Amino acid sequence: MKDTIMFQLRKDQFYLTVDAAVFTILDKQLKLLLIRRKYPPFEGRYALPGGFVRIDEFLKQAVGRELEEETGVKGIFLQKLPAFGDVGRDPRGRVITIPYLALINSEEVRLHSTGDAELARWQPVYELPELAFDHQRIIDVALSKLRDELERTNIAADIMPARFTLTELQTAYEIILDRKLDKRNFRKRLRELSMVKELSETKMEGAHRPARLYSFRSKDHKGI
Amino acid sequence: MKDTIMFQLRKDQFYLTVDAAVFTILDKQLKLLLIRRKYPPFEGRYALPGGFVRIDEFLKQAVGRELEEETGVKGIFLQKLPAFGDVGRDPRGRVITIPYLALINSEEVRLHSTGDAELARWQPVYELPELAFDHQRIIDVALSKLRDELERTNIAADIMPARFTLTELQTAYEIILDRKLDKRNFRKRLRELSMVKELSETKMEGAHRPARLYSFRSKDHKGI
DNA sequence: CCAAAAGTGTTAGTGATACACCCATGT
DNA sequence: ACATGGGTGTATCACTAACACTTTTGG
Repeated sequence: MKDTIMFQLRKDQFYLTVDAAVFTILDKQLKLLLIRRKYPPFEGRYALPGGFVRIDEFLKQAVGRELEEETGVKGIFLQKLPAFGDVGRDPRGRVITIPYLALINSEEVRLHSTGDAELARWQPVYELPELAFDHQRIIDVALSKLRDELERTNIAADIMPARFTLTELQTAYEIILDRKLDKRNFRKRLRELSMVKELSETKMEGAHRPARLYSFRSKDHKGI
Repeated sequence: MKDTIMFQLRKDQFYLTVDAAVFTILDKQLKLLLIRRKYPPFEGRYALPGGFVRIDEFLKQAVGRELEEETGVKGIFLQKLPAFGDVGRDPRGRVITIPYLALINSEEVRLHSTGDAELARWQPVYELPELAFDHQRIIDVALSKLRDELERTNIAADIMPARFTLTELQTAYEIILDRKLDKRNFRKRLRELSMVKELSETKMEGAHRPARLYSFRSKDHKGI
């Protein structure tokens, strides 16, 4: 079981972990995937999902694997963040972590909270409990990277369902950036960047004009 | 001697290195500090200066130490870049490197090329030989980060002498960005950002009007 | 007085922001 | 017919880019 390695680390060598800062939007809030630690150190505290990289494993593979173990989701875009490697950041030994940023559409996830697995939960980003290790700092970096990417790339594709209305997309932007956007300017910009394509279907729901559905032209992560 | 550790690495553990992509301007060219490897692997090839992190050493300390060993310079600003950790990037074992970006004024450096030390040289960035490891990729990342920072921060302070003319500063920008800039726009922008302060002295040299000298207001690295 | 680099403002264009009304539907 | 969210264009402002001549010195 994967935590075995964690009980006793040698003091004379480096260990490498990956952590994933996975954001989603749920209940109109920006949320972050956290797991509750079942073992020391920081037993009982919340932490980013992640774990030790295997000696013959690529970093991205390792995050992908950890993430799949926690969420059942694979194949999502992962963006490398600067390493955290201060002496003392892990009381067990010298552990360097490579954090990754990811976005995910919460509809596509079933969190595993069965049996022995650590309890995984979506936590509102602005109401985080005290976290294990230096994970709060990692999250700060991840969030500002996320906002940065959101304005420069099509990363939003990862957080949206396959088909969505422009209002839904704008709401996602607003939730992530934590500020209101102008509807006409938002749509004009989308047109100029031609990031999304109009579908023929509409979404009929509620007592009002049906909304046109759109999809991203490409889910490949790319700049504007 | 520092290479001792490198001869035989264990295959079942991680090793951590830091590498420094140190840029300077010399002979009107953007140059990069490279060392020639005296030992395998990649014996005889050029590589970024760097080395193994000690188990109780902070990453930044480690780069600082390596850099001081190579160049005699300390206390310069170092910016962390994304880690490189692919399996197989070092034939000796699983070595993860944290690269750092730095700029330095070549006037302040005396390269050590004495005795046992590896030969350190300034190499023009656009005419690099084939490099060891994945260092060419690291350099590509470092260079684009450098250009990015140059337009958003006062990082240029690190590459300039204490006192300089605005033409010299503009030339440095042009060399790094590899494109011409407009003199009046450049100066207007400097004024708006108030990044530099005017000194009372002038630089009298050559058969033309003397140029006013300037210095950076702060060498602290900060955004605009 | 000529050569050489220093120094200095204005205009046009482009992108960002602010803003208000009509439309299609369900009840 | 009214309530609800969907959908659309224009005017202003701010920032960026383009551009040419005068100044001061040494030779």
